[in-house]
Amino acid sequence: MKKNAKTERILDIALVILEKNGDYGVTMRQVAAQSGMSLSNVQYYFKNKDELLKAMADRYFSQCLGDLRNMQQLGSHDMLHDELYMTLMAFLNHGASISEMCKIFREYWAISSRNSVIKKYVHDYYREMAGILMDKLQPVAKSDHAASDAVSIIIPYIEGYSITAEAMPQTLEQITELLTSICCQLLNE
Amino acid sequence: MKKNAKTERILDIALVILEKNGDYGVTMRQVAAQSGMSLSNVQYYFKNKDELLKAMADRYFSQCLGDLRNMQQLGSHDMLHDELYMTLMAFLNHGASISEMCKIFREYWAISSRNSVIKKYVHDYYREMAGILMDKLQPVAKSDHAASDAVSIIIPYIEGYSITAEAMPQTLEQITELLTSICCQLLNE
DNA sequence: GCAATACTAGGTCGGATGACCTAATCTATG
DNA sequence: CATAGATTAGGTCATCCGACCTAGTATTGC
Repeated sequence: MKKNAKTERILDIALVILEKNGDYGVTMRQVAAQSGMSLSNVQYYFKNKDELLKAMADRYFSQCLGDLRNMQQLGSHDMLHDELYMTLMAFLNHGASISEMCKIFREYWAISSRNSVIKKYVHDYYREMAGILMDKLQPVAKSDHAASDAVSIIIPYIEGYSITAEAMPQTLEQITELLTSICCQLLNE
Repeated sequence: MKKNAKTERILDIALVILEKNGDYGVTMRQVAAQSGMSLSNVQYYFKNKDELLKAMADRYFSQCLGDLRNMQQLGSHDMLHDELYMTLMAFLNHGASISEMCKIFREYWAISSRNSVIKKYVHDYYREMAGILMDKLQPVAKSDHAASDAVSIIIPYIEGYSITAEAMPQTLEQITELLTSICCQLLNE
């Protein structure tokens, strides 16, 4: 459908603006201008700004979770350390080079303090992320509890590292190695 | 000085507004209204909004670092686990009960993506925080490298936990115990 | 072919904002 | 007491925003 395509385009552009200018920078007029549409046209697809913000969050979080699900499975036990190292490196690297994803999440964290709908989206996102990661780790964990421990360490750490990376005393490689060995140990308990 | 007192009052109120409404919610008029001053009066103390935002960040971060420095020293080696547990619990609890501090930092993380002055304030804050924590840990660490490892784990984890706490599969107590034992082990290497 | 629906363009309105300007009052100091 | 600088009040201006309204134009289903 044409409608769907335009809706997607609006969301794409709105997310770029969110990344650059924050949520107050996302105005119906800005979105219209940068998509080459008239204001009323954008308003046709999204009745008001709140709906636009919700649709943006919905789409963005779904997309991120999809990417996460498509990540490779962790395989055999003997290669665990190396596989985990690669995976964690990929996660941490997002934050080290302040990525587009990183900036958008910073905006949503801030918005979630003052918007309960967005707060729920964020909460559900991390809960879902925990579930997905749990599924990836269980095959290589000695117990469910071990996998749960690892998840509880990995997720907060990754998010926090995306904020503090540049100020840490160690390199990305050192930290990845550190986190990897901690996780390996947790998984073997 | 009277000038100083008013400046402080403006900053106090501006920070409350920042916490509630985000950076775009901090308007010169809002600050004026909520401090019972006229707009031009606020503008007398802060020439423009940018100066106000910078002064707010400067003061807030200094205050947080001061609080951190005044934290109790970690003492003897044999009580390390329990002392660390108490300290980490205090840190993590901030995030578990989304505190005022927590909300303000979320705003600054977002602002730092689009404002290089604020970005530098945030970076310097975490660097300083790492230094302070390093000083606290060195007396109970087997080596400088061990202390550095612990710092590199603790700081990102605390910040990330303040975002993801509610969605984690484990309780605050379980996670504190987990992080404590990880740190104890790192410090003894 | 016709009617209902999807889409697009343009305009208006009240409200808020940052920056700026002027004038009045207070205060400290010589 | 007089004067310069600190402080306060009030007003104006251009700009932007979200919401709303109306009137056209395609498109689709009957």
